[in-house]
Amino acid sequence: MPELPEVEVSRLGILPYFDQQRIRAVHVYHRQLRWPVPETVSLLEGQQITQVRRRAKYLLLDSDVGTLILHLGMSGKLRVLPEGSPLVKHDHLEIITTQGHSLRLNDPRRFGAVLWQAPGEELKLLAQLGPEPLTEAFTDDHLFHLSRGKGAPVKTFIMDNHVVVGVGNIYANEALFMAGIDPRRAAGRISRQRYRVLTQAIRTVLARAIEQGGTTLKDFSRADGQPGYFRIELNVYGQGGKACPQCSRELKEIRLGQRSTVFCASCQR
DNA sequence: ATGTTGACCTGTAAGC
DNA sequence: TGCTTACAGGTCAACA
Repeated sequence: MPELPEVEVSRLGILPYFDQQRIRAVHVYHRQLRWPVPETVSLLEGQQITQVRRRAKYLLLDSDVGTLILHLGMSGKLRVLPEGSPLVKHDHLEIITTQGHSLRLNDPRRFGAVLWQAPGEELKLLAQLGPEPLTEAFTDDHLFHLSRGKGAPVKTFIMDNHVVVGVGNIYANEALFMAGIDPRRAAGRISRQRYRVLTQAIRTVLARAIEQGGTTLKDFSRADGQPGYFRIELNVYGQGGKACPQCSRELKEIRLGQRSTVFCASCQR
C-alpha cells in the first residue's frame, strides 16, 4: 500500500490522537518483521510524544528518551482504535495512549519495520537518504549532477532512496509519463532541461496524491477514515494494454528492475 | 563504483 | 474444486 503520500496521510491521521500524548503501553505481538523489533521500543512507555514526523516513508514518534520509527513496507497499515478493540490477524504492534487511543500496525507481508533510535543517534538507514521531494533541497540540478555517468534506467534512478526519497513504483510511472520521458532511458543521458520537467512532475504527482488522501481522510480512528488506496486517477500505472490518455496508442507494460513499468512509447522518449 | 538479482512474507487472482 | 504460478504499493544485502 504505502507510497509517500499514503505515509504522509497516515501521519496526518494519527497526529490528533498521538501528538503531545502520553504513552501508557507498547505491545509487540510479532517481533519478526523486516528486522527483529528491538526490545528498546518499550522505552516509549510512560513517555510523552513530542513530535510526529515523517522522513521518506518512515514515520517517527519522538520522545525525550528516543524515537520510535515505523515503516509500512509493502502491505503495512496503521489504524487508530479505542483501546481494547479486538486484535485482528497480522496486528504486530500496538501503542496505547493514556487517553485510551490505540495505534495498531497491521502488516500481512511483514516487510515493514519497527525500530528505535536513541537521542543523538541517527540510524544508518535514515542517514543515507536523499532529499525529500517536496522540499527545496530537491532540484533539477541535484538529479542532473547525480545522474551523470549513470547507465541505469531513469526510472530505477528516481526510485533509489539515495537519490530522492519517496518515489515508489506507482508515482515513478506516473511522473515519467507526465514528464514525457521513456522510463528505460539511461539516467546519465538526460538533459538538465528534461530533469527540470521531471522534478516538477514528481512534485506535482506526489503533492496531488497527498491532497487527495487528505481530502478523503475524515477520521483516522474509524474504518471509513482509512486512507487506503487513493482514488487519484492514474494515467499509466495498472493501465498496460489500454489506450494512452494522450495519444490513444496502446500503453506498453514491461519490467524494469523487477518492477512493472507502464509507459507510452509514443509520448515518452 | 555501478548495475542486477535475490531475499524477506502473505494474500489474491489467474491458469490449468 | 483444487493445485500451481505469478504478482503485489519496498528496499537492503549480496553478487558480477
